[in-house]
Amino acid sequence: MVSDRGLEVLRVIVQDYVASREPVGSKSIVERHSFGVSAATIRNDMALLEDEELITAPHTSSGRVPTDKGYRVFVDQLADLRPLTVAQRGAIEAFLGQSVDLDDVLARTVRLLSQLTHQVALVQYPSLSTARVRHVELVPLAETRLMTVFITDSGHVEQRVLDVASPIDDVLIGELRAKLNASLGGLGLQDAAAKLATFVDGFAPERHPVVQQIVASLSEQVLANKQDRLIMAGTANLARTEDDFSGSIFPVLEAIEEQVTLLRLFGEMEIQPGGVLARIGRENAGYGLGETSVVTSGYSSSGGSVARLGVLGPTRMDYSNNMAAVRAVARYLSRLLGTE
Amino acid sequence: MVSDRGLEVLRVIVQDYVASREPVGSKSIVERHSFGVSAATIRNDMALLEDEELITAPHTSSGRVPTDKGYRVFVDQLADLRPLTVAQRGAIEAFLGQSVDLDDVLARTVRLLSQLTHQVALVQYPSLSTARVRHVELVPLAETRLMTVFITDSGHVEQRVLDVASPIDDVLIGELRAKLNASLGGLGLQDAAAKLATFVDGFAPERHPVVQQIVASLSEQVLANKQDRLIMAGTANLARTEDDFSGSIFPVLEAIEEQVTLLRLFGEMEIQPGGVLARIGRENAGYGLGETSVVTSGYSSSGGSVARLGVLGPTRMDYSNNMAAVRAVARYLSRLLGTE
DNA sequence: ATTGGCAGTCCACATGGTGGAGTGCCAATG
DNA sequence: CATTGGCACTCCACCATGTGGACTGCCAAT
Repeated sequence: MVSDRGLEVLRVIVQDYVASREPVGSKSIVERHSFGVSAATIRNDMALLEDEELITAPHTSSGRVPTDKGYRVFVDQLADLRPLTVAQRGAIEAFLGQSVDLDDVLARTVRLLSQLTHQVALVQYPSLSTARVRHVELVPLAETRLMTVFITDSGHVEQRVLDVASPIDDVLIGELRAKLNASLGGLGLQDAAAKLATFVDGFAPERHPVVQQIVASLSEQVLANKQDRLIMAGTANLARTEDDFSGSIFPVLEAIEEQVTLLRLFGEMEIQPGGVLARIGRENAGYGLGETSVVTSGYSSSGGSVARLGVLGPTRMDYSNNMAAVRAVARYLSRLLGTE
Repeated sequence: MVSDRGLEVLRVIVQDYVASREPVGSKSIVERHSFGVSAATIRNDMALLEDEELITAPHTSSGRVPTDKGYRVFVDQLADLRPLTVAQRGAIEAFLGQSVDLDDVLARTVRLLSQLTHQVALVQYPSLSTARVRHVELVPLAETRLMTVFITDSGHVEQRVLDVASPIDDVLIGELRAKLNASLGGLGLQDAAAKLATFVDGFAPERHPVVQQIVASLSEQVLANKQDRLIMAGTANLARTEDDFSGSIFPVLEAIEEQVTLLRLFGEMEIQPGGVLARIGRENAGYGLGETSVVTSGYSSSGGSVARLGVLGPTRMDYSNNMAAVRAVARYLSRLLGTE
């Protein structure tokens, strides 16, 4: 069984290895940390840690490196998430406080996160599954061309341009706009889509085709809306940490570009409000990301909807710092979006 | 002076080197191509090419590699831009034809381009400098909250949410909307901004503060609009071509993320309608991109405005293919956006 | 349980040797 | 005078070998 000191040893191995990128040996441990015991004792502890598969030795006679399991124990039991410094908090507020738009907030957030962690940062757009329709707007652009704008109470805006078969006049537009807002306002998205299906009934028969066309487009727009999007920043950090990826960073860059993969990965991570979660190394192997870790947290926006944000990097990353940063940013973002 | 055959030699050196990634020697040239002369003759030609600094030898006794200047001559005089295959053209049409939205068109374009060239693809949003106001829409969201939507004839849409100091009623909204559209419709952006400055005059004095606030925000929105944006795809290709960058791909990834750099670079490349342009290697040194080349072309959108699109990759790239692809995509995009 | 000592392992690095690809030069050739 | 075969030379890429050093594992002593 691994002793308390054994866990301490694991902690310093993780810390030193993350910092130095080199396998850490018993001697360097007693030199750099004051355990009050000899190197031989540390060696005994290390042998136990190796039995538990928490650390491993790349070669017969080299120092030890944490295994994925070792990182897991470190993250779950040993990492101390000390809050950010006052200066850092100040920077967050100053930086995010300026933003005016939802898009802007998220764009700033993701850049901030990548700077705080020196990793690739990811922010998911607020899920619209709990969002409600706030307003629908129809804007005539030309005789047979129309723009539909669709706004949710979470601040999300989606617009689309539509060519209709027959000319539409302002009266019809006005009528449509009024009816749409009256019947959809405040509804959840699925409900709104359902209601749209029978919407055409309230109009004069000769209007049916054009109304139907508009309604169908709007309905599609409402549902498509539920697809989540991801924004990211700091991909250059991948080049910096390149040596931590055995082969090439190609699969990582690929997964990043293929947002679907990351969204699915995000989706698998259960949301702990206020908490921060890490998926480590091979836990992501299914996505071709067996050498990367993902640290995420949930944040909530005014609609009550919850989305995720986080960072992605090599398994050998500074979990303490990154988890603290992710947690702080998520909290601040929730506060910012919640009061809106 | 370099003979015609000498130029042919340069051509095959560029082609073979790009294909094989290895310095090409006189012997392999006579083996792979039918020059009808001996290796010694090729060697003489190569000596001349080296005098002209079109090729260089990494080591005393190794094959030759094109210099930046060599690539330049290749691009200007030797590359044959054979049109894309019918299948490729078909793919372009099929892929881009589906899109419905300006954003969608550009997103598809950039992905397409990265797939055709296996490089990082870049598409600049259509410049709004020549765009005109098509419609302004005001959407009340709450008593003191309002969304302004701003649409140009190039299909660009910009929205912003605004908190106003005092409550606004539908009557005022209606009046504002009508007046805004009446006076701004069809105007260029600068003109619109200028007109907005004196817009408040037409309203009752007690309305001035709130109108002023809305107008100021709108004006800001109109001008901010002129900032160009860039979208990109295929960054994973950088990892694939990583070995072509001496040090790290870090500065490249960095420049890509720092869109400003690329926009400035784009801006320096003169636009030749229908033509395709290459900036090669050290010509981009000023941007920390001394080992990368950029191939661009201009495309025009309905507003008559012109923007750029292109690809970015290592100096050692397949210029023939990439220039042909960029040209074809640019032409198709112009056609697609022009008829809209 | 902890410790110092010690043999053993294995890597990282340097050294040295060899084959081969390629060049430059030159004299010979049509 | 361009072209050519031949030849000496250069230099890299590759392999083998050797050595120092950093660790470990084990054991007997405390």
